[in-house]
Amino acid sequence: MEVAKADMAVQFDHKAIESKWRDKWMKHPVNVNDGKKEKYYCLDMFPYPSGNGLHVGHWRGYVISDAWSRYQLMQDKYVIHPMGWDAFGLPAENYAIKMGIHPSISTAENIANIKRQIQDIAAIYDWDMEVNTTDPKFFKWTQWIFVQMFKKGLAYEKEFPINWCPSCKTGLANEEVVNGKCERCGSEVTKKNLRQWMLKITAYADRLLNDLDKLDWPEKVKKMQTDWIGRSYGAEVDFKIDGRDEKITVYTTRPDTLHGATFMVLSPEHELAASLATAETKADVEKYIYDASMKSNVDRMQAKEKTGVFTGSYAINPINNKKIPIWLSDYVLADYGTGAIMCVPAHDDRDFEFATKFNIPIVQVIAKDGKEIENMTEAYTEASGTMINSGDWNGMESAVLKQEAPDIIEKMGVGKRTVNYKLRDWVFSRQRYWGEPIPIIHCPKCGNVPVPEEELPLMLPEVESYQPTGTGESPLAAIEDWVNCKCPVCGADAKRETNTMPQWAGSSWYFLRYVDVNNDKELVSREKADKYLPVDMYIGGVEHAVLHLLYSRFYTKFLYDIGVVDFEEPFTKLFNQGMITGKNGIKMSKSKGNVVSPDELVEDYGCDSLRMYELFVGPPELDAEWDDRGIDGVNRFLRRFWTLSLDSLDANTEATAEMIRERNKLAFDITTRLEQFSLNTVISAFMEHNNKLMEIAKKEGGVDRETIEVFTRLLAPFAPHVAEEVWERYGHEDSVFHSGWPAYDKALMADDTVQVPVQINGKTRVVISVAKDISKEDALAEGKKAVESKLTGNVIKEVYVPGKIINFVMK
RNA sequence: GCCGGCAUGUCGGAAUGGCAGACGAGGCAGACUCAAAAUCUGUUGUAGGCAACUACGUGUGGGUUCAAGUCCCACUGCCGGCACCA
Repeated sequence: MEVAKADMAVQFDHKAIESKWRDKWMKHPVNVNDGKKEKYYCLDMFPYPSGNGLHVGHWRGYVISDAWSRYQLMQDKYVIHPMGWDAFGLPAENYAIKMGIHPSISTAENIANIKRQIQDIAAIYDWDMEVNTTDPKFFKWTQWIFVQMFKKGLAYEKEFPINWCPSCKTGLANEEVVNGKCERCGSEVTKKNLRQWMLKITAYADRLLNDLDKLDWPEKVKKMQTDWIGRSYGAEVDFKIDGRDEKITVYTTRPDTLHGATFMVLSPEHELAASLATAETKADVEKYIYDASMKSNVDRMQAKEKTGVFTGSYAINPINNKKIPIWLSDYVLADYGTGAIMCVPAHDDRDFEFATKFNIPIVQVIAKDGKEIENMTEAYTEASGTMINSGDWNGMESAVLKQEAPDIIEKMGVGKRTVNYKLRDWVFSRQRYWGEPIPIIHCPKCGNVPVPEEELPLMLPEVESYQPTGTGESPLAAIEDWVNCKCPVCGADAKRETNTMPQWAGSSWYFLRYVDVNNDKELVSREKADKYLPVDMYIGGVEHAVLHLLYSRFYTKFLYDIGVVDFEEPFTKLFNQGMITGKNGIKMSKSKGNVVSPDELVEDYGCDSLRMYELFVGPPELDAEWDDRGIDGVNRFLRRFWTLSLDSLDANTEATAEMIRERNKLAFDITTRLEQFSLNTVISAFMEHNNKLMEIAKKEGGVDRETIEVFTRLLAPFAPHVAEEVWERYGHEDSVFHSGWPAYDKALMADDTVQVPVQINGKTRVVISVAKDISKEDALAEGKKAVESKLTGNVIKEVYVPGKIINFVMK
C-alpha cells in the first residue's frame, strides 16, 4: 500500500501534465494586458511556412525568445510576443506549378501544420495578433507603403542590366546575390536588361549607417551593414580628353596621389568607351566591349589576370597637364562612382598589376621610409609619408594632403569633394506570380499613376499558368482583363503594372502590424504604435544581416519620415541565435536526410524536456551539433526535481541555514546568468543546485517549502508545465507566472567558512577551511601551518587574496 | 587578399587573472532484477605508483605576473562575412 501510494505521488507523466496546462492556459492566458503595466516587445523573425515543417533548429530560436519573454512576464510586464507567417515567395509558387494547386491553398495547409508544431513549444504567443503577409488585409498596407514611396519619389522605374536568376526566372536585388549566385536556388546569376521598379534606399544610406551606433546589436551584424553600405570619402576629378572638348570624371579616395596618375581606365560599359577608339584601335575596342558584355558576373569576379585594351585616346591630368593613355578594363565597375578611374600604379595594387602587365609608367609620389623605392615590386598603399614627384605638393604629408586635396582640386575648378557608397538602389520588382501586385497603372497620357488608396488592396488575379515566362514579363501580363484598365486620373485606357514585389516587402514592416492587426483604416494607429513599439528584443538567425534587417530599418525610417511612427529604428536589441546542425556541422536539409523533427521528441520526452535541451545544447549565440542522446540528461533532471518537490511537500521540513543558503545562491545564479543571456549555464545551474538539494534532502528528509517554491518560480520560464504543476500542488491557485521573480539576498549566500587553496610558487599544495572574515595575518599563519613541511626554502613573498588564494613564494 | 569569430577530456561544453575540466552525454564498476530497460551508488584528463602522492596538461612558440585557458607579441589550423567599390 505504502509503495503504491508513493508511486502515484511521484508519477511523472509529461503528457498528462502538459495537456492539462495547455488547456488551462488556452482558457486563461497568463500574459494579460491590463493597460497599466510596462510593455516588453519580444519578437521572433517570423517563419516562411515551408512544406517541410520545423526542425529542432527552428525550435531553438523560439524557445530562447519564449524563455526570455516569460522572464519579462514574471517581472510583471505586459509582453508582446506574437507570431506570423512570411508566406509569399517562390516555394509556394513552385509547388503550385508542379501540382496545379493555387499557392494560397498550399500556403494555408503549410501554415496549419507549422502552427501546430509551434504550438507544441507552448510559447506565450498571442494568436489574436497573428499576421500573414498574403492576407489582403495585411498586404493592403504593403501596397500602401509602396504608393507613399512612389509619391515621395522613392519608388521609381529604371531600365538597366540587373541581376537575373535564370532558374527562378526573375530579377534579384544586390543583397540576394551571394558570391555571384542566387540566394534562393544557388544558380549562377546573369545580367539582363530589364525595366524595373527600384526603391531609393541609397537616399537613406547616411542615416542607415549613422544610426547603427544607437543599436544594441551584435557587432558582427553592425559591421556587415557598415561594409554593405560602404561609405567612402574622396573626390571627383575631371580629366579633359586630349584633342576633344569633352571630359571624363573619375572618383578617387586618394586625391593626394593625383600626380602619380599615369593612366586612366574606363569600364567597358562607360558611355564614352566606344567613342574613344581611334581608327587603329576600333576593332580591338569593339571586341573588348562585346566580350565584356558576354561575360557573367562570376567570370568577371573570378578573373585571375587583368585584361584591358588601349583606346588610342589620351586624357590630360589636370594637376600637371601630362598626357595619359585611356584604357578600358572590366575590373572597373560601371555602376560605382563614375565608372571611370584614374590609375596610380605606385600606390594601388590593382593599378600596379595592370601597369606592370601593359608596360605603363609607374610614378611614386609618396616616399616610403623617407625615400623612393628602387625596383618596385608591389604598390605602396599606405597613406603615410612625404609627397615626392608631386610639384607644389612635394614635402607635404600624404595623410594630411588626402584631407585637403579635394578643396585644392575644387578651387582649381577641376573637381569636388564627394562621398560614395557601395549600397545600390533596391531592385524591387519580380517577374513572378506569388507576391503583392505593384499598385501602379501605366497611362499613356499621365504616365505612372498609383492605384487610388481606397482601391487597395489590389488583389492578385487568378491565373491558369503560374509558370514564370522567363522573358522578363510576369505571368500576370498574360491576363488581359486584369492588365487592361482605366487611368484613375484621366480615364484613358491604361495598363496595370504586372510585376510583383519581392518577398522582403511584407517582412520589412510586419512587426509594426502585430499590435494593431485589425485596423482597416491605418497601417497601425499612432496611439498603439507609441504605446507598444518598437521591438525591444528581436531574435533570429544572422543570415538576414544585410537583407531583412537592412530593409526593415529603411522602411521604418521612411514611415517615421511620413509620420506613421515616432521612432527611427525598429529593433532596439537584436540577438542572433546559432544554427543547429546535424552531425559534423552539416546544415540540416531534406536532401541530406539529417533533419531532426521536434515532433517525436515532444512525444517521447515532453515539451519541457525539449525546451530545456534546446537551451542546454550550447551557448545560444553559437552553432551547435544536434545529438538526440543529450536530451536524456535534462529529462532526468526534470524527473528528479519533480520527485524532490513532491517528496518535500510530504515531508514538510523546516528550513535549515544550508537550505536558505542554497536557495539564495540558486536565485542569484539563475538571475545573473539569465541577464547575461548565458542560457546553457542557466540549465547547468539548475542541475547543479538540484543535485545539492537532493543531497540535503537525503540528510534532512526533505527540503523546505520556500526553497522548492523559489526553485519552481525560477524554473517556470524554461519548463513552464512542470513548474505550473508543482506550483499548483504546493497549494497556489494563481499561476506561477504571476508570482513575481524571486529575489536573493547576497548576505545569506555566503558560508561561514571558505575554502582557500594554499599554494607554494603558484602550485596548490593543500586547501584549508577558514572563517570567511579571517584577518590577513591569521589566514597566512594558518596557511603556513598547513604547508609547513613543504616550506623548505626562504619565503620571499606571501600573497593573500581574501577568500581566494594564499601563495608562498619560495626561493 | 581584407575583416571578424573560434581552438579546453571520448563528446557537448564550464571557468570576474586565483584549486582547469562545473553541468551533461558517453564509458567502466556495483546495487536492484530470473533477465533487460528504467532507477540508484561509485568512478572516469594523461603518465608513474599498492597507496597517500608526484609530474605533466587548455592549438604552437615567446613574454608579463606571486599566479595565465583568461592579458601582451608572433605563428598555425578551422569556421564565417566581404571580395577588383578605385
